[in-house]
Amino acid sequence: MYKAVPAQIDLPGLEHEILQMWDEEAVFAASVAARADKPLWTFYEGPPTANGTPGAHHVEARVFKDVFPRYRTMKGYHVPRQAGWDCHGLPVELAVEKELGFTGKGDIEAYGVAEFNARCRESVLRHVGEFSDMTRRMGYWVDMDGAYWTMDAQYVQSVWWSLKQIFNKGLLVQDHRVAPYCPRCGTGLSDHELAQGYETVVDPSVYVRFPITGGGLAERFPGCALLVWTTTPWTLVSNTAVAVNPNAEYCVVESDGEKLVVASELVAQVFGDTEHKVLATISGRDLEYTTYQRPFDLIDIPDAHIVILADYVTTDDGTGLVHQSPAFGADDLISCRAYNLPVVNPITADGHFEPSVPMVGGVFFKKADETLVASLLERGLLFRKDPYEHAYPHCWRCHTPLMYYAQPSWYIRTTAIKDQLLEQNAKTNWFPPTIQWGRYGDWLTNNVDWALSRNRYWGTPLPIWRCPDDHLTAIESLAELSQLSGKDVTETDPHRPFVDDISFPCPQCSLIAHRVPEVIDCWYDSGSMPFAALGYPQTNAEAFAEQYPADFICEAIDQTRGWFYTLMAIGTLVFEESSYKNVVCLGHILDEEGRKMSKHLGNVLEPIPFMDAHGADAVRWFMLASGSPWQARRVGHNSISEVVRKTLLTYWNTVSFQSLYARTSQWSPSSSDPAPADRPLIDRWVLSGSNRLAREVDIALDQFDTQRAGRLIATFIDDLSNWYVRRSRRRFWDGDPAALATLHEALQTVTLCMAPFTPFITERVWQDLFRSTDPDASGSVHLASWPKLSEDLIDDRLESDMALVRRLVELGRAARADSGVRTRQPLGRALISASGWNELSSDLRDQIAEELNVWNLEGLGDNALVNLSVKANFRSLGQRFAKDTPSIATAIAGADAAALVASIRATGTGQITVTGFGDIDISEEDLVITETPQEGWTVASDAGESVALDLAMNDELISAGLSRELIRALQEGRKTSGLDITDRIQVFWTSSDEKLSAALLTHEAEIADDVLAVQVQNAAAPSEATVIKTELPVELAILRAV
RNA sequence: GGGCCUAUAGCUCAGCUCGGUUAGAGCGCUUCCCUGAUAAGGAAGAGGUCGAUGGUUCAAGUCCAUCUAGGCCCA
Repeated sequence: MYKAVPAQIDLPGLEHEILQMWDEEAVFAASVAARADKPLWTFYEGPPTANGTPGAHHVEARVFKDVFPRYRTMKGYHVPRQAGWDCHGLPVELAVEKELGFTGKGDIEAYGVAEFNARCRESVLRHVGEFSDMTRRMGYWVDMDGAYWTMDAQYVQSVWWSLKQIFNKGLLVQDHRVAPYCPRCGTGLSDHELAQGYETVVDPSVYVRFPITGGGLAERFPGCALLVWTTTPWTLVSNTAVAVNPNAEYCVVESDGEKLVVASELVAQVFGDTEHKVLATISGRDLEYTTYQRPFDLIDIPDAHIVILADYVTTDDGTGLVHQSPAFGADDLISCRAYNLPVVNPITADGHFEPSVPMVGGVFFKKADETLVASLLERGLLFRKDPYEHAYPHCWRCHTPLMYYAQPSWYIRTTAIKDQLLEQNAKTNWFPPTIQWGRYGDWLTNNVDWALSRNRYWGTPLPIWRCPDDHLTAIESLAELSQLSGKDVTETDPHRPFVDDISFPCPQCSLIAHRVPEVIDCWYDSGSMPFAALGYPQTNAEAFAEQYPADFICEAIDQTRGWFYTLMAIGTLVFEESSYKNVVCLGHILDEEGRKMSKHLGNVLEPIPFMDAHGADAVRWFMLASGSPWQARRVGHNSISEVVRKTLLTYWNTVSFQSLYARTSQWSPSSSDPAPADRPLIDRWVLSGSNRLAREVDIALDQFDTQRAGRLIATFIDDLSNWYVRRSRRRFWDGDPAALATLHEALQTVTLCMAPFTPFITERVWQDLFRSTDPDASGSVHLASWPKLSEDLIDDRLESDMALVRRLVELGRAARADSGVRTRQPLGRALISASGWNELSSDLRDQIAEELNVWNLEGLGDNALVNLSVKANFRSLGQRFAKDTPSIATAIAGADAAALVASIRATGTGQITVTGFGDIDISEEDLVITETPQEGWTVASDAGESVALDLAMNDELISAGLSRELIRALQEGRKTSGLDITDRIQVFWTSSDEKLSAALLTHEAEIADDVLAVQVQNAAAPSEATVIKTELPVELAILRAV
C-alpha cells in the first residue's frame, strides 16, 4: 500500500528529512558504486575559491554540475564526482591581511612568512565549511570526503611535475616586460586576472604643451610646441619621448597667439570653435628626432626627450602625439627600446614615488595626478584638461588601480601553442555554441603569453632553482629535491618558506642553487586539477588515463578566460590534448531588478536561507528550467514561489490525490490491473504522453538542454493534473484499477524524469508511492534507472485526437460563457464542426460531452442550416502558387463558399475562376472552412472549428440541473462541516417548490451515490444535523451516518 | 575600436533553428464559470507600431543588412 501523502506540504521540511535519509543510507556513494563496472562518464569539478561565502551564482553552477551526472547515472554510466577546493592565491592572502590589519608586504615579512601561510591555511579550512554546508543543502552530490585541495603536498607536486614538462619544452621563461601590476599586492597579474577587474573611473585627460627646442620646426616656427595628450598625468614625471605615427599628417596650428603641433585629423576636435589657422603641414616621419622641453624636471633621464616614430599611434583620439614612458606602457617600452632610450622608473614596488623625487616624493602614483596637473597649469604648460571616463583595470581582489609596470616575470609561452589551442577548441562542444568562436575563440586568437609568477607568499612555489651562474633547474617532486640536496625532504611542506630553505649544488656547475622567490598564479593550480587531483603521475596513473579528458564541465561565463582557458591550455601544454569535451557555460544571476549581485549593493542572496525559505528543489527547478540558462537571469523570491506553485505543488497534489484514493480503495499496483490495451482511451493517452516524455527529456538532456526538458515535464504535469485527473475523477472515487494503475505508471515516469532536477520531492514520492508498493524497487529514486520506454504505447493519432477534443472543449466553454447558462445546467445537445470530428471515437466524444455538460453531440451539417465561409490557407497555397498566391486568395474569398465546399466534399477538388489564370483546382487543404449554424445557436469558432450550443430547456434538463445544484451544495456542506471523504451521511430535506421536489425524487439515487448518502429523507432535519446553505427553495441538512 | 549577447503585453519570459496572414504563456487587473486532490483550473475583457530603418519574399516577430539602446567581455 501507498504511504499517506498529505495534501499540504512543507517543502523545506521535507528536504531536511530526505537529506538525513541520504546521509544515513549513504545513497550517493551507493549510486556511484552501483555503476562501478559501467562505462565512465567523467565530470570535473571546478574548485571554488575557499574564501568568502558562497552566493547564488555558486548555487546556479552547482545545480547544473549536479543534474547531468545524476541523469547519466540513471542512464547507466559510472560517474565519479570529486569535489575540489581552490586554496591558494591572492584572495586568501588578502582576507588574512585584512584580519591581521596589514597594509602591505612589509607587514607580512615582519610577521613571518611561515606564520602568515599558516593563517592562510587555517582561513581556507574555515571557509570550506560554508561551501560544504551549501553543497549538502542544495542536494549537489559530489564527494567532499575525497576532495582535492590545491594546497595538498601531493597536489603541489603534481603541479610541479607539469611545470617541469613545460620548462623542458622551453616554454617556461623569464622575461622583462611591462605587465599589469597591483602596487598594493606588490605583484604582477595575468591577462585573465586583468579581465576580472575593469572598473569605470574618471581620470583627468590633459593636453600638455611640450615646447620644441630643436629640429627643423624649431627654426621655422620659433616658440612652437608639441601638443601631447595623456590620461595618466603621473607618468609625465618619467616622460622619455613623444611618439608620432610616421604615416600620419601633422600640422602646425596658430591659435590665440601660440603655435602647436597636432595631427591634422584631430585639429577640429582639439580646437573646436576656437579660432585657429593651419600654418603648415608635415608628415609624422619628418618630426623624428625633434627635441623638446619635457614637462617635469624632477628625475634624471639622460639622452632622451625626442620625437620617435611608432606605428601603433593612432589619430582617433587625443592629439596624435603620444607621450612615452617606457616603464609604464608595453607599447612605450617596445618603441623606446628601438631608439635605445633609457627606462627610468621613479615608482617603488608599492606604487609610491620614490621619496627623493621632488614635488611628489612618497605620493601614491594615482594621487600624484592632482599636484602635477596644478603645476602644469601654474607654469602655463596645460592647454586643456577634461574629465575622461573610461574602463581602467583594477586589482580583481583589492580594487587598487593597476599600473602597467616594467618588471621581470615568469611566462608560459602560450603564444607558441596558439594553433594547437585553436585546434583543440575546434574539437570542443560548447553550450551555447556561440561561445566557441565568439567570446572564447576571440580570446584564443588574441592569445598572449601567460604571466605565471606572483611575488607573493601563499601559493604553489615556482619549482625553479637558480645558481649564481644563472643555470636553471626545474624540480618535479620532493623526492627529486631530496635526491639533489642529499637530504630527505619528502615530508617537508612544499610551500614557502620551507622550500625556500632547500638548496643544492647546480647539476651543471656545482655552485649552490636556490629557489627563485616567486609563487605561481593560482589559476594554474585549478587548471591542473585533471591530473593533480589524482596526484598524477606519482599516484593514480591508471585512473588518470581513464578519466582524461572529461566528458563534461560547467561553470559560468566569467570562466571563459579563467578556468575554461587554463584547463585547456595546461592540458594542451602537458598532454597535447584539451582536458574536456563538452562545456556548459552559464549566464550570470542577477537580482530582481536586473542588477549584479554584490556585497556593495546589499542585494546578495544568501543561499541557505533562500533554500530554507522556498526549498532547494524550487531553486534548482528555477535555475534549470526557467528562462534560458545561457542568459543572465533575474532571480528573487517572486520568481521562485511561482515555480513552487505552478510545477512542484501541482505535481505533489497529483501524487497526494492518487495516494488518497488508492488507499481509500485499498489499491496497490498488481498484475491484476488491466493491461494498457484494455484501458479506456484517456488512460492510453496519458501513457502515450508519459512515454513520449521519457523519450523527449532523454534527448533534451543528452543535448544539455535543461530548459527544454523542464518545459516538457511541466507541460506533462499540467496535462496530467488538469486534464487526466480532472476528467477521470469519478473513476478514482470508484477505485477503478485502470485509472489508478495509469496514474501510478505515469507518476512513476515523471518522477524518474524529474529526479535529476528536483531530487528531494521525487525521492519523497518514490518512497511513498513506489518503494512502498514494489519490493523490487530500488531503495532510492537516485539508484533507479531511466524509465524504460514502451514505444508501442506512444500513439500519435490518439494524441492529436485528444488535442482536438481539448480544442473543442475550449470552444464549448467559450460558447457556454457567452450563453450565460452556467455549466451545472445540462444542455440537450451541441453541434460540432471540425475536420477530424467524424473519425473521433465515442469515448473521446464523451469526454467533450461530460466536460461541457451536454447530453448529445452531433455533427453540425446534419442538424442545422449552415453558413459556410472559406478563407485561403496560405501555407498550402503559397507552396503551389508562390507569387500568384494573393490573386488566388482573393478569388477564394469571393467564391461561392457553399458550392465550392460542396464540390470539394463530393469529389475531392473544387474549382475557382481566377482572373488571368482561368479555372484552378483546389482541394480541402487549400482552405480554412468555417461552418456556423444560420440562427438560434450560441456559437464559438476558431480556425475552422465550431461548437454550437442548443440552449432549449425542458423539464428533464431543468430537473437534472437542479440535481447537480443540490449535489454541489451537499458536497460543499460535507467539506465545510469537516467530514472525511469516506464518511457516509444522511440527507434531510423539505421543500414547497414542486419542480425542485420532483427533481429530488427523480434523481435521489444519483444524488445519494455522489454524496455518499445512505439515506435521503423528505423530512425535517433532527436538531443535531448540519443545515446546508443554498439559494434554492429547499431546507437541506446532513448528518453523519453511524 | 573589436567580439558576443539582449530588445516581443505593466512585469517575467516563450515563439525565431525550418517564414504562412488574428503573435502566445505566467504574474498582476476586471467580470463570470467550475471545484470533495490542488496553494489549483476554465472563459471573456483590458493591455503589443514584436527596438528602428531598409532589403529579400506572394508572405517577415522569424531570413539579410544597417542603425539605436542596454548588458557582458576585451582593447
